[in-house]
Amino acid sequence: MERRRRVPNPLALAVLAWLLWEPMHPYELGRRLKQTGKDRHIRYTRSSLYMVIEQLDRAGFVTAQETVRDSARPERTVYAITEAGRHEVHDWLRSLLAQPRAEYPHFAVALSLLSLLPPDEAVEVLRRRSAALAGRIEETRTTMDEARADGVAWIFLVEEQYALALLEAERRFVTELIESLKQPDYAKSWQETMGGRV
Amino acid sequence: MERRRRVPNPLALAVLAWLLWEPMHPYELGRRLKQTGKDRHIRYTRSSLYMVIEQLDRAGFVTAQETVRDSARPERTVYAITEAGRHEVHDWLRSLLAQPRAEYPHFAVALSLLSLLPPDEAVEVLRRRSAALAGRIEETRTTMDEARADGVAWIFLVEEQYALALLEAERRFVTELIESLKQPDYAKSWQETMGGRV
DNA sequence: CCCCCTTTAGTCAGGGCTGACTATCCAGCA
DNA sequence: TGCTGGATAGTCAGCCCTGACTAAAGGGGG
Repeated sequence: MERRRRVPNPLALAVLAWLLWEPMHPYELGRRLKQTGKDRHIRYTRSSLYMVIEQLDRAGFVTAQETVRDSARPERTVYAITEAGRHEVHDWLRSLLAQPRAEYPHFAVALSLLSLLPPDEAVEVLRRRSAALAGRIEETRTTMDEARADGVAWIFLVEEQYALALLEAERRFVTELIESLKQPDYAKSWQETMGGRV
Repeated sequence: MERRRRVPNPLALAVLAWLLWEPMHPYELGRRLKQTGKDRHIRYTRSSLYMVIEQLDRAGFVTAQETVRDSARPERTVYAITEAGRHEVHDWLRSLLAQPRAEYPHFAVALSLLSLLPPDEAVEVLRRRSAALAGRIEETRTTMDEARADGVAWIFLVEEQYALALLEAERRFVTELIESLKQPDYAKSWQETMGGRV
């Protein structure tokens, strides 16, 4: 199927995408990532940025173009995307969009162990989650509204829209789950099977 | 807030949970993980299992109980959970359930770069995704039905139910997105802004 | 003119994770 | 008896990633 990428870190895709626009030095890349809020959906730290660029260089997807030293700042290497890099962006993007891949949300692991908690405790923590989710949903909505008010086109907000859809689905799921856990039969059967164990 | 765990890998939580039941050697743990299908929501390989158990040992959450050598097999170390380990399971589980944490689905990254693809190409790959999602949904439903037919209680299928909820939400999102991309205005504005660039 | 805080820019040690490898036992078959 | 394939069980080199650190420039207050 999908051969493994030479530089699998998603941050690399974002870097390549920016370099499609114009050559840049690492710090500038980092700044744009933050500024445009694209770092909200990518695990980004400055150190991993440098690492990833090094990897991209080794893989031949970018090349060091020149080393600028304006006045006295530490020297900054400007990187440009290569032809192989352009190809990689396109190919990677297509494959990410076309094939859903197994991701491993922490919540799923926790759910698979839900039976370890006494029913009332489970209900309590899930209520807290539900409230937190409501907060996230609010935040996301606000971010989107603000962006739209600034004239940002919908296509550049599509990842927020997706995040929102997932958050809302999770919220609905949690609400229903809480209801199921509150049924007296559940408390009863939990007592019977787990009562002494935990 | 949430202090970082001594052994942050979710596989560690699953290991501790099984050891709550009874002491076991690593290979046995791995077998049960696979058998019960719990490995579907955890990144599991044998090597990481050994690594994680080593880490749990260093952290004091498990202890090597005895080294069995039946007949001629390579010796197997049986591990038992400690009091600190019990506490860790409980605390970690509560915190995973109560606090949604930022996860970084690859699809979100790809979506944030969707504007790089010509509209018809975007539609094509998203249609493929939609079909793949339908397949996953089918699979998950079948797994759940089979388990229920075997008499498995709903509480032990709750993580599948969650996976299903997310898959369905994603599918709905993708369907709507395809519709938006098919609007003639989008093709037009894409031509205008990106036309020459890509 | 000195001090201190913030911003800019980058490095690196240390530990985590994975793919690839090793080694033994047993069953079946020729 | 000897060979082969599969299940059992574990190890390890090497890359990847992160948190913590370094360091210089600019700016503003005193």
